[in-house]
Amino acid sequence: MTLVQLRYFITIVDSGLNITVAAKKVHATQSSLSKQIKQLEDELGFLLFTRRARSLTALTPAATRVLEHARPLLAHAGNIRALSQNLRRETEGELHIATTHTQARHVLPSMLARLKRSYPKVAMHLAPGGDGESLARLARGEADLAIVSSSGVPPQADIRLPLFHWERVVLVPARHRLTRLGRPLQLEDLSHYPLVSYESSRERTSSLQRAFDAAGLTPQIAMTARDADLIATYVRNGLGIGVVAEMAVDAVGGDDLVVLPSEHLLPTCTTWLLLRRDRLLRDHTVDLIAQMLPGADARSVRRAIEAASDEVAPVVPHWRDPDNPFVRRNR
Amino acid sequence: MTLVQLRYFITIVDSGLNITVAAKKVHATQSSLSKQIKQLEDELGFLLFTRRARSLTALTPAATRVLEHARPLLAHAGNIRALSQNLRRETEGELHIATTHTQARHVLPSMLARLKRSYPKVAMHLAPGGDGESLARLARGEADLAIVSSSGVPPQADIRLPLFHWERVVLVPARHRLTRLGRPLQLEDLSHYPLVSYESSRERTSSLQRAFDAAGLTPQIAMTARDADLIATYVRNGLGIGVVAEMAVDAVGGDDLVVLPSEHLLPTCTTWLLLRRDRLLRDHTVDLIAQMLPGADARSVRRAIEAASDEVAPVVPHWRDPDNPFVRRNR
DNA sequence: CGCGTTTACGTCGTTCGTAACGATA
DNA sequence: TATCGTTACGAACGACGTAAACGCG
Repeated sequence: MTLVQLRYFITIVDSGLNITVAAKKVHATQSSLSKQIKQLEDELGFLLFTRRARSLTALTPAATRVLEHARPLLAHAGNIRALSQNLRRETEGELHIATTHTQARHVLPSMLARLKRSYPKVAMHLAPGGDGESLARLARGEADLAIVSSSGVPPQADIRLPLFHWERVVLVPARHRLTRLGRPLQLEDLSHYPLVSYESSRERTSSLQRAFDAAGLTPQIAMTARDADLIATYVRNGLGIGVVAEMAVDAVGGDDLVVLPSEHLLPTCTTWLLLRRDRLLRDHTVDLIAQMLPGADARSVRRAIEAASDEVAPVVPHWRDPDNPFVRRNR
Repeated sequence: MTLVQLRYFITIVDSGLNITVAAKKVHATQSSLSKQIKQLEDELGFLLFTRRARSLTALTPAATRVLEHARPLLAHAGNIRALSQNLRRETEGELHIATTHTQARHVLPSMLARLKRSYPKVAMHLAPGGDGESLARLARGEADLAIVSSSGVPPQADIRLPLFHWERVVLVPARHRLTRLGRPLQLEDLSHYPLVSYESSRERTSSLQRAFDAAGLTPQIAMTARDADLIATYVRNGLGIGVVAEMAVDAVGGDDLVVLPSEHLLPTCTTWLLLRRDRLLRDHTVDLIAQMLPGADARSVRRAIEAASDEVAPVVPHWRDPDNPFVRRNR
């Protein structure tokens, strides 16, 4: 049993039991992987895969139990390597972030740009997806960190750091009837119009749905999209009125749309930074996190992660546009 | 970085930074270990040991951090091997038990004999020591399980299974004045005589000391020893009166000693079986534990360990001599 | 016949143990 | 001088990639 054999094993599993694609991932030949797996099977005394003819069809029950130990084992090996790279001030590395389009488009750019200036050789990878998908990526170890939003209960993860609060805003065409209400917007007003919002708002448990439910109303979700640009476009074209994150407001620009505050209608959201307890972070990752948490430096971040506490930034700020930090909209 | 290198590294650390003795432990030559460590250091980019001339003097700070990951890493590797051996019904293996002399001499023999009949090829190793020492052995991974006793708070360990309760008894020479009291023994009676008991009773926090303290008395500990045989011998020779575990009574035998109950004077003790959460147990170890817990089978033991609950045997029995299960003394 | 796994084979790199060396107490 | 870590060297083992063989769909 070697670290290489276990890594091959896990890679094959994560490649859908396809040795060929696994071989490409680890930069080796199929032949090597096939042989190493056979050797591992010989040593363990049982088969890891059920094979039909010449293809792998499934994991054996024993293999799944091996997997439960092999994954944390390799995680520790990765931690030792990360430790080594941190100590030797290695400037190369990778950073995989799982997050939503909203964060990737409106929150992360300036932070990642700063990170890239500090660590030019670090390859950064953004994996867009829904909140649940991002959590799953983190859990599978495909991402080093996940950034997701929620209102109410915080998402489930080893380490949760609240980054900021934010509100949703309503987007209506200029000269829309709702711009001339002469009073604060009410949920009932919204219920009379088709809505264009994020995909997540389709879920029964979304905070938008729940807010309407609580008021005894039913929203008409006319269309959903992943990003505010698309939503704004469809609002312009008269498909309905938009509900987007305030972070996206400056990107939807133009005089033909009007932004109406809605924090009195929909619950405040919190954006969380999520980490795995079992992963040792590279210095560049810690620096990125310190940038995201105002008033935190690398040391306090490491301390907070060790303690697994949320107390890096005891008071969670509201969202501010890092490019226009003195402008405070929609309040 | 290989599993072998990490194992060599850990073995050297656990051998007091002596490569030569570490080499013997892993059945290899000093040369190999020295080379492998150097290679590991090259790959990590920093030294693991500080060297003075030609000897290892200390771990570097970085090495201690590597150690924190290397130990659980190798634990997982060991678990995979244990899994393999369980599945292939491997009958060979080792079993390291850290416990006190009392348990090893009076409680374990019949159980280990039964285990040996079921698994003749398993090599069993008893590491005698005080309760604290046994806990340390378990924590360092030198023992697969520890068996220790305490009254009051249970000992600190990942998994705690209470095995049985037991009382202490007082050992006096036949025709001793205390045998003719005509009333139950009191602590004050004991305080008038020099006591011969276990080494642990010397500690301020021992339950014997605390019982005397609570009564406003001070015991005269005349002599301590590790086992009841020795204690009985010294009692016979008039050095004092003995305080021993009831499990040892049948071994101190002879008409020249009288056993006086003392459960109304000293608190009841509980014997605990302690396990590490991160170690996967071999089948023979589970079988041994199942034997120790009356009414538990291997499956229920595994389930209890998974759940880390003490609920294998909801009601903890009092000690019974497995060779004379129907005799109930001192009650 | 393409796809994917397994097997065969020659080459290369690595690890092993023996043994000599250097340095210390 | 005994002990302990490092270095040198030859032998053996093992892993790698190329390439051919094999079974399905």
